Order: sequence, then C-alpha cells, then structure tokens
Amino acid sequence: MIGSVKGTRDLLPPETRVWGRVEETAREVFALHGFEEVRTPVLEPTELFVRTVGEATDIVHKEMYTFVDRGGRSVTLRPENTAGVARALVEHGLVQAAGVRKLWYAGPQFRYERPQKGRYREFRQIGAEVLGAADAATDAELLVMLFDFLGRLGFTGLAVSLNSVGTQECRPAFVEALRAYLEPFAGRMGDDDLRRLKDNPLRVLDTKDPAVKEVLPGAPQMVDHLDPASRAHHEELLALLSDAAIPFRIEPRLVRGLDYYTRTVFEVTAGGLGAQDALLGGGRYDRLVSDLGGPRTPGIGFAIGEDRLVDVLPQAFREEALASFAPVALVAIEPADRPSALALARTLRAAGISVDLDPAGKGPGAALKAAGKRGCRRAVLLGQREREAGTAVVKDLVERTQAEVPQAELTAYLKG
RNA sequence: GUGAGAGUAGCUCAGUCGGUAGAGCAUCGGACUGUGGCUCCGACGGUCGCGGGUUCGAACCCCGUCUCUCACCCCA
Repeated sequence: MIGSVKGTRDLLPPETRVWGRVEETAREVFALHGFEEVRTPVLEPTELFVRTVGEATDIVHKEMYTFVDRGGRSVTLRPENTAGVARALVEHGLVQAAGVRKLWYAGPQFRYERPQKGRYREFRQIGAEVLGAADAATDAELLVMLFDFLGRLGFTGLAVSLNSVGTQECRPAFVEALRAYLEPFAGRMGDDDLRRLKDNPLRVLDTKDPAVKEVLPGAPQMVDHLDPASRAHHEELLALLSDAAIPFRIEPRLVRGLDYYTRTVFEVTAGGLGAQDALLGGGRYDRLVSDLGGPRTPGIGFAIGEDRLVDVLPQAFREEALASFAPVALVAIEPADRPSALALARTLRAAGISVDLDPAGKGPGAALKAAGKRGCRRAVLLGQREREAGTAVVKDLVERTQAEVPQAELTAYLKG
C-alpha cells in the first residue's frame, strides 16, 4: 500500500464540509471588508524566501522543501504566502505609491518539520494583506476584520496579543541593550538559549526555560526603545482597538519568526491546541516590497493556521456545517421507474434542491438504508403506483414519516 | 535535528509464561421480491507496519527501519 507523505493528510467527507464552510465564511467576511482573492503559485524561486523571510530564520535554514528543477533552477514549495503575494504585486506593477491593495488568500503551505499536534508538513493558511497603507488605522481595521471572521465562526474569549518590534533603524540598539542585559545570565542558560543569545537575542524573550524566564521581567523592552514615529503608531493602534472594542493584550515579549516584520506584530493563541497554540499570527512589513525591488510600499497582514482553526472550531459552527450537506435521496423502485426518476431529479435540481439519485436494483429497503447512511434526511420514492397516480412518496428518514405528494407540488413541498 | 510512547481485520481494541490470532462495530448474504435503522442466523475479512536476529517454535524477546502520536526546537 502506498500511504500519504509524512506530515500530509487527506481531508475527507464529512470533515471537508467543515473546511468548506470556514472558507466560505472567510470569503464572505473578507469581501465585506473590501478584500479580493489572490492566488499565487505553490512553487516559488528559492531566493524569494531567502530574501524576505530571512536567511537566518529556521524556516529558511532548515524547514523548506527546496529542490533544483530540471532546468537547473532552485525552487521551493512556499512555506508561507505573504512573500508570494508581494512578489506577484511587484511583478505585475500593481503596487503604486497612491494605491491601496487589499487581498486575501487560502491555500497549502509547506514546511519540513517533525509533525506534532497542530503541525503538519503540508498545512493550510487563510490570510489577508493590505499593501500601500502605513497608518495605524489600517492595522486596526485589519484586526477588526479578523475578529469579525472569528466571531462568525463562533469563537468567544479570544484576544490578540500585540507588540511593536520597531524598525530597522531602532531595533539594533534595542537588540544590543537586550544582549548586554542577558549576557551576565548566560551561566544559567541551556544550549538553546545560548544559541539564541548569540544569533537572535529577541528569541530569548520567548524562552520556556524557567531559570531564564525569571530574569526577563527586568529586561529592556522594545516598546521603550521605539523611535518616536513607531511609538506614535503603536499608541494610536492601541487607542483605536480600545475604541473598536477589540480584545487585545499588550505582550512586550512577543516576537515573530520572520525577519520582514516591522512595527506592529500580533498573534492569537487558543486553548486546546497543545504546544502549538498559535491560531494565527501577523504583522506589519514596511520594507518587504522594496526589498523585492518594488516601490517603497508599506504592508500588513495575517495568516491563520486553518488546520488549527478547524481543530478548535466552536461546536455549533461545526455541527451546522456538517448538517449543511443533506441531499434528497431519489429512489426509483424498479428499473422501469428510472426515466421518470431522472426527469424528476432534473426538475428538482433546477429548483435548487440537491438530489442524490439512487440506482434501482436492490429494492427500496436497501436504497433507504444507504440513503440514511449517506446523510440524506429525506427520500423520494417513485414506483409503478406513483407513476400511474402522478405522485411521489416523500419519506422523512429522521421522523420516519411519509406522505404521498402530487409530482407537480413536489418542489414546493420539499422546499417548504 | 533531539526525546518519549505507539503500530494486531475497514474502525476501536483484546491476545496470559514465546506454542502458527480473537471480540465488538462496519461490510456482504439470508430471515424480509414496495419501505431502512431493532432483532436473529451466516459469511467475508490479518504477510500481527516492514526487514533482520535469537529460538525446535516469535504478535510477544533483541537490533534496524518506516509511519503515527506527543513534546523539544520552531511556527500557523
């Protein structure tokens, strides 16, 4: 037997109904906020991610599916989607100084990691990006949209964790201040934190080591080292979110794993996800487009881990989605009933009723049993008697009741 | 890349001291040729993840390997 590749999985019915509903909801909500869909290739030039996500990041360093294609080009299965969206906009000349682009996407991403709860090698993200707007109001509106989406899925009690990581100009000074503060404590650090201290001291703020956590409250904070413009941006965002009643937490130690973030960064965590508890993450990336050779264009976006989202989806939304697929089973009792069954199916479908046509053969008993297992809630039976009377028997498979209905009234009966 | 646990029928699992494998559910057939879910009877179904070793003999012990689960790392 050939199994699926490690860390990938098949999504099968009825679970795919839930995924479909989540994606439909995203499409609706995002459209209400003026976002349009964008689809970019799964395969991108390796250089795209090296330049944007950052050569020193774990994603680029050890998690990418990178290979040389038959033409000798180094290509990579995208580990995230923001770089691809930015690349596409630059390539097609769609970023102009004056224009604002609001886009969303949904699709598979790939990272070569050891699978565990909430983490797969192929995973799906639903994300949105705003390019061409640098103001705090844009950040706020993006988060408003995000919470509108989460709210429609039925999530309650979620809050967004917020921080500012400053800019390329003010961050180095902070990093040095942090390093200077942490170095005296190197003696109590394990190998992981020593490596972080050397390569990327910001990551030490994320440590899980209790001995190191102990000294973090005294560490310098990024918010105290922001340049005046970044500070003003941060404070304006907090005020706007308060006004909009978006639940947020200021998280001075929040850092992100992608190099391209500037100023605003955020994430939402959720219970029930195990150790990988980040449901979504995002932030501002004011240098990304220019780093790709485009005009200087600010941007901000988020990416939701769809696998994780579905994993902790509120029960009511899940149940509604599962119940949303319930075609009417149309049973031709004898082979002679097939022509009229086909014609009737066509009429019902034209009226917007989902019809699952059962093959004649094993008798109505077997057909009804099979229909119930497929999730049909109602069945329409057609046999010689009905054919002669111009009627059909409509059976409620849940209530176990039935009624004989004139075929001319069937559409109205089934819709009513 | 590191660590821990697990892999037996389609699914959930049992399998004693090492003696050539079982249950429930599901599936199929029958009781029941125009009305399902309950019940009863029967059948189908396994290279015990894979490979090697120890042994007269391995689902069971040993080694390797693959996959899954969880955690580290990292992130969505």
